Amino acid sequence: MNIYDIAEKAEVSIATVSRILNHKGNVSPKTREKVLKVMDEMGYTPNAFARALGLDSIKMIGVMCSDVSDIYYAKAVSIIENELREKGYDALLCCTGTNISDKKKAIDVLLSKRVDAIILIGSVFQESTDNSHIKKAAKSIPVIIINGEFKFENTYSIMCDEQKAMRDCVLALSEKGHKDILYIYDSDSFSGKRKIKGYIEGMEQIGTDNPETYISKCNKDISCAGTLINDIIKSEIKFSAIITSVDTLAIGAIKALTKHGIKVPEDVSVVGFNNSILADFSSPTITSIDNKVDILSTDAVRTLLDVFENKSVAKAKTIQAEIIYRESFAK
Amino acid sequence: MNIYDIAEKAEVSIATVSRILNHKGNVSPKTREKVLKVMDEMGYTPNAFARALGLDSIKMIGVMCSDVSDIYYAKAVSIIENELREKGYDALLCCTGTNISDKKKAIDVLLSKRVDAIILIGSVFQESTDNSHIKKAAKSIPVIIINGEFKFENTYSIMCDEQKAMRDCVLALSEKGHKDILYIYDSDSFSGKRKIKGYIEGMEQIGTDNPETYISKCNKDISCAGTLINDIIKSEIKFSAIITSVDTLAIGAIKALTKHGIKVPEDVSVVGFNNSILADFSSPTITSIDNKVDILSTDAVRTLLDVFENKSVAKAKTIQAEIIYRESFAK
DNA sequence: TTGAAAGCGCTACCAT
DNA sequence: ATGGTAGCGCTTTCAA
Repeated sequence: MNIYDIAEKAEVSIATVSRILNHKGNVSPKTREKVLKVMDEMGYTPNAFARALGLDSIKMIGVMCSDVSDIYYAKAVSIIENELREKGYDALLCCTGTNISDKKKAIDVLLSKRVDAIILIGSVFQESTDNSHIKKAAKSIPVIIINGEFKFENTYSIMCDEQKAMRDCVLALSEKGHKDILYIYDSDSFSGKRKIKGYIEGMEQIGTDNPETYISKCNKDISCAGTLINDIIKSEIKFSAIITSVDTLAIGAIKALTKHGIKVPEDVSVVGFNNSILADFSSPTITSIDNKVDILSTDAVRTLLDVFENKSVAKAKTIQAEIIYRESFAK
Repeated sequence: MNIYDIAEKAEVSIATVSRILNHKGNVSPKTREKVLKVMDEMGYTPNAFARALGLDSIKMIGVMCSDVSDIYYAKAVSIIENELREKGYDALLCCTGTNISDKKKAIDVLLSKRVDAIILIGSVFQESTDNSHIKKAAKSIPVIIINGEFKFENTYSIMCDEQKAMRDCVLALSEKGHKDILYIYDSDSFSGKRKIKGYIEGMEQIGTDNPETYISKCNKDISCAGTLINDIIKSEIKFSAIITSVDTLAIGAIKALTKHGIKVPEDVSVVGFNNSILADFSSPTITSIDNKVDILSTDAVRTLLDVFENKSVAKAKTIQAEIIYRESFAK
């Protein structure tokens, strides 16, 4: 069923039907009523892509993340989707994984679907070498990245200063007398590297000689943090605090420590990252660095809308993180 | 830039360009090369909705859930999105909340965007009274619901027998000597009601007189389960086991019990629901009823594709849950 | 206030 | 193997 069917039934032209559909003026109340009634009776729904073909906008934003089943990305997607919907936009979701060819493919799909913009969630979308696909996309539509930064025309970034956050965290631990602070991390992404950098800065600031020796890598798997901690304990490396790059690792670490009879926070303090719901679910609850996904996400959408309205918009924006204190490391 | 620009530059007709785009035969290797080169040089991306206008399919599926930030829905969305992408479909995500008018609005949006089908995740989309919007949608496209069931033409359902799962769980606890089994739940949705039904059946089967008195309602908030447990302990109601309708409640319950010096599982056994990652994160780890979102989600997509291909498809399908044993209730 | 018709980019059918 | 063209459903401009 289309606009022609409605026009015929209502005995008007398609132009009139279109006017009514788009709430334009110049239609008498009588005909409006008549047409609306027919639409209702026939259960008519306008065809968005026929419309989009002429208008070249379908009110749809491509939202990319590596994996929505990850609690952190899920939160970002949720906020972005809600914010967009409120403004009359839909979210076309692309979960790409971390493989670059899949990411490029996803960009092409979004481009062919003629989305009005693309929001990239997470620094995994900042490639260290080839960002040509981003540049290509930005030629036709604005591209916004959360926790990354592109130097292209028509790209925008909104990030959290995780480097400073990490440094501050080390200092906060140091103030409470901690010197031997382990860092366990899971990813070498753009964001991952900045966290490490902040950690090293902090450790150097408190006078540690070889901060690198305190760093270990893990995958996000909870058991991995456990085995890692086991190894460290066996190796008799001294430590009184642990920082992790995500809350899940903190949970794994705490579990392992507890099994060895090491008490958190009495014997060892633990600080996680992301301030996810997991921090509250753990026993003890986890002190965690909040990198403010909610603000980042909300702001990304807001920035986008400003770009649509041709308002002047900062190309890059940085906000501050905050340590949320819980049981695993008291203030 | 469009197919005409490409045709002009490559000095062929648009028909030829279209053929190449769609991998149809009858194009000489030479011209194909030539045209592909032009496309590449100009960074051409075909316009999906112009194409959709003729084909009446934009290879896009509406995926609805009440809230992707919920770990359970996030997992379902993740699986569905991946499965769809693999088959060349995109997912248009709608997080509607539980308000019926918002759900109806979302359906209208999806309909106007002419998605090829709609997948509803969760029994929150099964209204107890008015499902007219579902019926309307199913008139033009297939509608699939996970954990619900509609009786309309062109609707399909795939669900987990949570009622039986709950009954079996009560019986399993009973076999280990538990008689006083509390049930704490969070939602009166279609699925929520079936869980309660199963619980009551189980309790009656093991000879409990007034199973209803063992049931308490909570919101999903972790602290709610805590205060509830506190109240129950104060009231001196006797119990040796707790079943909860979601894992989060189980975590809340365990925390509260632990604070009162009640040990899990030595003093009280606890069983959660969903078998989410939270079950592993908790201390002790939580025995949980796995209602197989992964299978449900995968199957939903598979069903859809079968419908698209006009294969004969079961209108309703039920799969069995499974109790995954962990520390909070040993086998 | 209303209607007629062009044009949006593409596919598919019919010719050549 | 290639080209011409109608038609998909809608918006918008121009006329009436």
